[in-house]
Amino acid sequence: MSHWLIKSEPDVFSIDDLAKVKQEPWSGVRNYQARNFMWKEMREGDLALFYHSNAKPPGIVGIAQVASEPYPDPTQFDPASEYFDPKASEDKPRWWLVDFSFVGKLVKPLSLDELKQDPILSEMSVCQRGTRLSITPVLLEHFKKVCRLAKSEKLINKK
DNA sequence: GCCAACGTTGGC
DNA sequence: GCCAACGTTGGC
Repeated sequence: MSHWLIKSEPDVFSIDDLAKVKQEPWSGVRNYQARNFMWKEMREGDLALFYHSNAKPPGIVGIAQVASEPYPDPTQFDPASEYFDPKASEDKPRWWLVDFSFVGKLVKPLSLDELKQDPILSEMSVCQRGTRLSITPVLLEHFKKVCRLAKSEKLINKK
């Protein structure tokens, strides 16, 4: 099992939105590295830290779970979509995604500032300067520590 | 294949 | 709103 961190702007799609809809196709990712993580490396059941970017403050606010196998992002075929890609075809999709389901909100969200001040968690790629990647792998060690600091006991025991 | 120009991300 | 970092595009 792998662990991940996924970024989302709360103005666009927040952890509360995910809680409401229960499950969401992670459409609109247009970065090859992020796509490859979803396409090649994610497996149903993997857990992800849900991170709010462009938020006040930015930080980790919840947990989500990979809830589907990878499949082509339908928005790439839709001329009306802002994510339409004229170079993609149904025969040769360029963009792939997975669904994420809601697992829980953190009792105590962890701001980016707090992450950076932690000697262990500051190793996470989201803390490195200039890291814009919207999907990154997370070490089990880091995932567990986030759960512990965020008082998500259930998540720790679950594993 | 190089690289300048341009666009995007996202913290601050 | 600013701007550093970094990805993509396209002329050559």
